[in-house]
Amino acid sequence: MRTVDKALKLLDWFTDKRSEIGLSEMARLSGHDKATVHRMLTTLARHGLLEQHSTLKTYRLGAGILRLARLREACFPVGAVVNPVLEQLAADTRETAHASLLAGAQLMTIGTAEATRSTRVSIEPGLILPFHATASGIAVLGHSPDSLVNTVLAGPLPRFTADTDCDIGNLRKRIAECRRTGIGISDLGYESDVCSTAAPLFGPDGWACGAVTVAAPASRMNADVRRQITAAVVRAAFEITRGLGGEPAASFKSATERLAA
Amino acid sequence: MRTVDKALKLLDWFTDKRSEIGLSEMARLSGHDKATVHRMLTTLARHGLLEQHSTLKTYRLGAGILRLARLREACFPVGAVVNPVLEQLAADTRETAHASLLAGAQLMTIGTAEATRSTRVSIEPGLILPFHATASGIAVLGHSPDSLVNTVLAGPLPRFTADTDCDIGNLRKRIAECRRTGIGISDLGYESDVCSTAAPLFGPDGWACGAVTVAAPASRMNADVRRQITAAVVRAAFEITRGLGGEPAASFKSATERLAA
DNA sequence: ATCAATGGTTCATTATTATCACCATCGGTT
DNA sequence: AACCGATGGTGATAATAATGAACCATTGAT
Repeated sequence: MRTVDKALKLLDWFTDKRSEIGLSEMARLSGHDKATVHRMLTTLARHGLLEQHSTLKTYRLGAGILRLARLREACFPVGAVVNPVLEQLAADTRETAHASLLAGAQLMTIGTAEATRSTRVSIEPGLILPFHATASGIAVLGHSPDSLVNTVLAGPLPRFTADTDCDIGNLRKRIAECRRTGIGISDLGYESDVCSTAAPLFGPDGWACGAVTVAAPASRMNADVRRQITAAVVRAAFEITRGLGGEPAASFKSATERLAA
Repeated sequence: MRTVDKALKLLDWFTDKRSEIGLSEMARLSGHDKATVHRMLTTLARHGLLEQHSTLKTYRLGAGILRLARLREACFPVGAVVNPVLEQLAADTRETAHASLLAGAQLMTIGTAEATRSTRVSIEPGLILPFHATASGIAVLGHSPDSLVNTVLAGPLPRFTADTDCDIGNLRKRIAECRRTGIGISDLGYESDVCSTAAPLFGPDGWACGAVTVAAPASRMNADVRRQITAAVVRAAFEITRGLGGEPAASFKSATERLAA
């Protein structure tokens, strides 16, 4: 299904910064021929995943996506579960909280609650999180089957900041550490001023299906704050996992026993 | 792009009633070979549009859809515009209100606000509305280019109730009528107990990009109620169109001048 | 134990898709 | 005004990808 792959990859070129893309631009971005891209774009538009601006002729994400999202939310209301907890978490920690779910082998941000303070971490909407460079990613990998860990570590591990950990050996150690402590930590690894603390969300099978994370400016982070945030994040993770009908792994339960109290 | 088409059509088999679909069932529904369907399902899952239940092996709509929806909402916040107006509309009319957007040549429900009364019309989440049988569809066609009208009338016009209007000549008359009055009406045409009143939403190009509709139980409908609902729906349509940065067609403005007051 | 489901995989056959060249249009420059 | 370099879009052929019958492994009911 390589053509479907190629077509769906086009969707990932849309970001909040680049929300409208023309035919030629998309051909350049994706590296495919203009004619090929045109066929793929019109096909995606026919199904409502994209729509074309009637005058500019540019393409953007379409209304069909909203339909599918509403349908999914009606069947599996994760937003209804996640968002209130995130709001509470952000209020408790006074820092920005976000949640992400595992989709395929990608970690997708599906909820955010920004802190109300004047300086705070801001999350780009719809961001796909790199496993190796984020607390969320480590938290998920620490509670995922080896197959996923190996898949991720076999892939590219791009550098985002001077502190990004791109070494496979190091990453394996940090994932093992996460298995022991339950939580995932990434300081300055994705954005140079951000310290993040994450706890895994679990599906019914006891494997991680996502993570909930608090991201704080590095200037405010210290051991005391870390402890408070960790406890709050763990509580939030248990609450969301319960709300989604998931089953926390035994190792996570025991590792965080004293924290969640 | 027939393969992409086929793959994306699989998404439309998911409804709130049938939210999890197995491989064989999907092969039966779609009429394709099991091997083909398997390849398409795994491809869709790889991109997060679907996800597979780890034990049941069934497929459901995936978290990637939520990501895309959040991204679209961040760039073009239609939900933020539509939902408050729908809530107000439902409160004003004491009946269920819903909004839909044109995506490709399909009309997709992207917002609902149910009435609070004990008997009320309930809207199936993520429903794709048939143009010929719904007030929303007529309202959109009445303010769309002939090309769309012809496309729709050339397609299948399935019967939903005894009162469904499936005659092309009749439908053309009703579309012309809608062009004159501005609003779309469909009584008992889609569900046998529901009377709907719709007004078009406009894009920046002056063509309809969707509709806002109030659906009431037939038992409560009469000329007086129709007048009140019509006025409220027209007001709501103007408000949403303005909020989306659209430009109402001159014909719609003049036709509804006295109503919107 | 058997039967009929299920999910999943393989490989030769077959149909689709990619590419290049091309056209029409737009906006700014010379 | 002619020109240039963009843009979006299209058609025919060469190259590639998708299809589907037969296959296996499991599961659950009879």
